[in-house]
Amino acid sequence: MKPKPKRVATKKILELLAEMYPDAHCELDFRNPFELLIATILSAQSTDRQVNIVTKGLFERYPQPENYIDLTEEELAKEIRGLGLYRNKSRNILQTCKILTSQYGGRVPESRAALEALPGVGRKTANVVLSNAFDVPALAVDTHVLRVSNRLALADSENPLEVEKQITRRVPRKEWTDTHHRIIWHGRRVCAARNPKCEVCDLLPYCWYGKNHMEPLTKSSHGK
DNA sequence: ATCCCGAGGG
DNA sequence: CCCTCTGGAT
Repeated sequence: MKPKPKRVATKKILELLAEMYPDAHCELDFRNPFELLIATILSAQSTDRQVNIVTKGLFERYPQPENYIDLTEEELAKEIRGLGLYRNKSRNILQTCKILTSQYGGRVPESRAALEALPGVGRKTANVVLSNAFDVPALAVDTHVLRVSNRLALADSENPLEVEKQITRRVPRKEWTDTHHRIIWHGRRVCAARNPKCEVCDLLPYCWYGKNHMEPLTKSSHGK
């Protein structure tokens, strides 16, 4: 027997998120689909802040896929050394740029299948590019969305694809992209992985995790 | 399941 | 010190 799904005030949570973060948007710096693709590949296990520092110089020197294909892995790695996983990312970006140049005329393809076939591009990165560069509704599930949606009980899974299905099932298609950004903003500003600021969170009355997280604190501070 | 992996924060 | 950051490939 599966446990009964928790009853969640989905609509209320989504309304509050929209009020709390009316200007939520992608915080990676980019000027075109190619730059967004590279920035998103670079963003794995790295802060957007650090990615923006690295891409500022990178895109100045190498604005197009054609500018990368003659670089060695070591040369590109040196450009992105300020980021974690830089060797994998260097190899993947070089391969991706070669494919973009040889198969797509230096353009970023707009189909999910073509994007996910690029080295270093999985479902999350494809969703980010589709939604932010091509206005295709998509809900990318990254570390923030995974954590926050589970805490709010908007989802109940540690599997990103499963979480994506659960959230998109609850949210109108036109709201997918904005919802993605609002959840990320909330994850960064309030619902942090380590020290979530439940005490100042407007979602606390509707948050499954927050209620169970705050209680031990209030008990111990009262309890002696 | 494991590897990759620097910078920033607590 | 340890944990986390818009993951993906093997």
